[in-house]
Amino acid sequence: MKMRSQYTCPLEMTHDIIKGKWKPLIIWQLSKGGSSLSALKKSIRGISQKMLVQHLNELLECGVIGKLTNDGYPLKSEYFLTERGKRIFGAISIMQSIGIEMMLEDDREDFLKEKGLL
Amino acid sequence: MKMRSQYTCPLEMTHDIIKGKWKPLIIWQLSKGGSSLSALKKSIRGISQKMLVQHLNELLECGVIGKLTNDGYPLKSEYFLTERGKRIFGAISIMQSIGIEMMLEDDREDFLKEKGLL
DNA sequence: CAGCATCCCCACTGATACTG
DNA sequence: CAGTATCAGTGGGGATGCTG
Repeated sequence: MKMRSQYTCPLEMTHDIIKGKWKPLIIWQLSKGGSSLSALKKSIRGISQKMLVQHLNELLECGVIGKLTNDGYPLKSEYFLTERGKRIFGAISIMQSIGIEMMLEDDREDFLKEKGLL
Repeated sequence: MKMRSQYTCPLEMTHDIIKGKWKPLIIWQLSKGGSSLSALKKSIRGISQKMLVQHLNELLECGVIGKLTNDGYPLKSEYFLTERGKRIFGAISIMQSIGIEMMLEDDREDFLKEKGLL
């Protein structure tokens, strides 16, 4: 993942961390509790395993998530949010509520347009 | 700008809107008050005029910012945050504070490493 | 001052197949 | 189950120059 070599503003750092297409969803899922790779894959519709693993590794590098591995059989791994990750989830959570508001507004606009009122 | 054709989660909508490299910074600047193109260009270090105009247009399309134009001379335009934009600024603002915390933590780590304590 | 038109590169994404 | 390897498409980002 390409990060800026230097930051003009702290804001850019947070933005770089969550800018991947699937990162907010991964963080969202992990906020519900630790999860295995396969469980995450099932819960995030449309993500390929490669992209999931790649984004997980990037989040690991940034200290947003942590990982526990059981080397024996059955193979088992668990990803979870770190404290930093939980703080970032605060921002993600707000993005979620803004998204909900926007969808409601857009639906309302569509409804009015349908009725020829807009 | 490439948006998802459909959203599994409202979160993705907000994420798509602010995912551009310069969008958080533009919103950050506009939160201080309406601004002209050239003023924005000056206040955002490293942005090219093309990228600035492009991102502004995308934000206009999403209803995050608005624009006032004066066609006469001297040429003058003013961009500003809409209500939706102000709500999104709420999320941006949190990203900023998280960024500050992360930079402080990282600096602290670097400091400890320098001293051979980590 | 405000903004468009071109050309180019590479990072992000993704499909698919393989390994321990 | 939990990954790695390979190959390919595309669009986001940037440099530069032109227009009203």
